[in-house]
Amino acid sequence: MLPAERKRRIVELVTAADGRSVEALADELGYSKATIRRDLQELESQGLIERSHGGAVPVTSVGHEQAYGQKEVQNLEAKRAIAERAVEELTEGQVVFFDAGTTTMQVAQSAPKDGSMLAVTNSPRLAVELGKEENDVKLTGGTLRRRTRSLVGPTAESFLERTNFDLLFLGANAVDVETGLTTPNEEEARVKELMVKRASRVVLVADATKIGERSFVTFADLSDIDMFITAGEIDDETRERFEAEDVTVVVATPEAPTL
Amino acid sequence: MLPAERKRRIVELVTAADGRSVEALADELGYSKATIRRDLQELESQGLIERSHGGAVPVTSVGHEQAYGQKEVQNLEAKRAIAERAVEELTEGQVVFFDAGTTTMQVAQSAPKDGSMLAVTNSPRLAVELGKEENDVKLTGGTLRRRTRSLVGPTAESFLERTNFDLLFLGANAVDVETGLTTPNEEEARVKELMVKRASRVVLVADATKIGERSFVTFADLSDIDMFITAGEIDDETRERFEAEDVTVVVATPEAPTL
DNA sequence: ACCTTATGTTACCCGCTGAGAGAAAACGAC
DNA sequence: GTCGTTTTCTCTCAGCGGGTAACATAAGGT
Repeated sequence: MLPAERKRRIVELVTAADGRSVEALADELGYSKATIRRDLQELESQGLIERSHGGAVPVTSVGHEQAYGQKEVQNLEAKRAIAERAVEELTEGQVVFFDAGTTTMQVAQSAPKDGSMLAVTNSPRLAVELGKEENDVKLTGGTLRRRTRSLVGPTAESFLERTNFDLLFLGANAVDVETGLTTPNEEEARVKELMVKRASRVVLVADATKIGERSFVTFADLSDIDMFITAGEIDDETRERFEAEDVTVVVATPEAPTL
Repeated sequence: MLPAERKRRIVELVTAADGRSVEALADELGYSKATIRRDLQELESQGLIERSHGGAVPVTSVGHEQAYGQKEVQNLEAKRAIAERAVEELTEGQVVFFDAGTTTMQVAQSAPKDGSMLAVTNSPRLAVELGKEENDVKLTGGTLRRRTRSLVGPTAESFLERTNFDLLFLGANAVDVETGLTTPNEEEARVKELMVKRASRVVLVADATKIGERSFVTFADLSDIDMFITAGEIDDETRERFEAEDVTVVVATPEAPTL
């Protein structure tokens, strides 16, 4: 691969996924970490990306200094591992709903784009990602929430009241065995509640940092979930409580699967 | 093979594949690497390609990452000029609909993001652009058409049947005094028709290359338009016919205003 | 016959890449 | 907060492949 082409792809990968680790880039592009770092250095000086320990993130349009630390980049690794596992749940011809969120974005990136499914989402970003090649994509419509870049409100809700899905990839800010799945925003909770109701099978994707967290509004109980794909350290109590509700718990490992 | 022909094919090969190695070019064209390098040197000095260690890549329109992956925006200068003029039509507190399209994308990029308007669009890409800072953004929802990246179908239509806008920035593939505004796709035409109907004021943005073109389905007549902002050479007949229908015709000039 | 232009060959130079040692940063525990 | 550990970053060096330039050769034009 040509250096210029490699740099272009780095920018693509980093901006599309809200950041990527040096290791992941080295892995995916087949170059050493040293080379990736040199590229990142150059790309940063060109203002195309922003570096942080462990990787790089897209340029933040305004002040919105994110100051990604190592932890955030590690979470990216975890999300990628989750995504790799999650796409195994896809089967030909399904109608699949992708919830808005950074973890589901990773799932969308890993998903095949060969037209084998009908993808539906409430996130414009995921819509653009999912629609890259052959897939059919539908968007719920509605009001764009800035924080999460998801569509909410009456338009989104009325869409979800008249549609049905085979599979749902659901994200969550907070997963707790007592309060269930919670999120800070009421409108968003309402939309998530509807998508859970409308899906035959619900796959929750959330890294372990979300476990034990509680937020404002509950939108689903543990029993609403069919499968929980996570990464990192999951405590035994949580796992048992999920399994008591017949939820399949899968812990994805960030190890590179193919070498 | 003639040298000129070889150079032309090199440019083709390089641009088609997002880059190509010297070795591959030498191989495919049946010349030594030395000759290919000499060609690349010349082609680079002409600005037709960009060299990179081991080969060459297509020219990149100034750092802006967006240029990658998708086809570069044609007539970018004209569209920028149109956009600069178009945003002058915005006033505080309006509900503004942005039609999907490359020209309207430029308008969206030039538009203030200070929360002074409610932006509505049928393009996920424009939604992301418009929602960058403070503005409220709503999306119609619907099925994503791959070619134009716009949302169409029943969901989009039903949204447009119950909403109203103060201002519409409308794009068009083809503008002709006889056939009116036309587009190749029926579903898209239907959506455009509805947005025109729902807007109090319609501003058509289209560079002069669209004038005189005709496409399959008509979605608006000249009389539906309130203002036509264009750039380039507009013939007198077209201008007169528009003005006879009380359309304000504005020709934006691509001169850089600040240097 | 001579010159010009185009192409290939060769030898040397330079830039890219990857590996490793030391410095720096981030994280977790206290 | 501070400390120690771990990970990542920076820097340097060496190897390799591509780039450059000079030269040789061949073809076409004058």
